[in-house]
Amino acid sequence: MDPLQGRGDEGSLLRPTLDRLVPLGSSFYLRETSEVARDLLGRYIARQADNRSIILKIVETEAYLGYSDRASHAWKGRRTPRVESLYLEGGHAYIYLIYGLHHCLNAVTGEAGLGSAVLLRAAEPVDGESLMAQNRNRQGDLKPGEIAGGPGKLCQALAVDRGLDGVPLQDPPLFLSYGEPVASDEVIRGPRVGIDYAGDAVEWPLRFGIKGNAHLSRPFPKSG
DNA sequence: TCGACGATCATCT
DNA sequence: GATGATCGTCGAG
Repeated sequence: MDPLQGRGDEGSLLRPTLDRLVPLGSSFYLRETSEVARDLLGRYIARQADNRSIILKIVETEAYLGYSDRASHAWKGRRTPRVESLYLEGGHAYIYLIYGLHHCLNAVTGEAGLGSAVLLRAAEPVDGESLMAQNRNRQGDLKPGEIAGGPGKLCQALAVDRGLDGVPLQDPPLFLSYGEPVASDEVIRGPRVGIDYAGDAVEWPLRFGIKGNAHLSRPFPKSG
């Protein structure tokens, strides 16, 4: 099976269910980080907990390149207990707490020790909406983006926290799978969000999104 | 030991 | 558009 193309039958999955999803293999993650970030668009995030399942489609990502990237937690090889899992081999989860309030979910990329990863910023609910709403402490009619339109919201909807830091993303209870391929003319790029401190890296176009998707965390700048 | 800050979000005006 | 919430983490001392 071509890791980039999947089995070719994804389009026939009208209503994807957890047991029918095929996890992305480790070779998917062992590539250049911005490539992985772009290719994660349209893939599914699957979560299993308490015999219930949640599925979302990834619509927005950001690449963090590691050593050379001032916005990365691995800038200059910085190594502390918090970021240990960021240095695992590609295909593992790196989860951290931000602003003392919110969790952020990353997929580690590249070989072990590099410290590069892709932040999952926004996703579109596919299955398990009521459980996600419950996890988010919301009820009633929810607007697009209110469930998982942002990295903190996404983690809350998935019930993901530091307890899952470092787990492999290829098996339940949390994995990424083949999904709905996104054509290149449907991809928009732009500078990353919330890294004003990062010097030159501020402008690097390492944020990727599905053009026009209603579940993006916030608009992309024009020219993108 | 302490001070500053952050890959955010909800709730205001 | 602006602001407060809230606390783990890290570097400085």
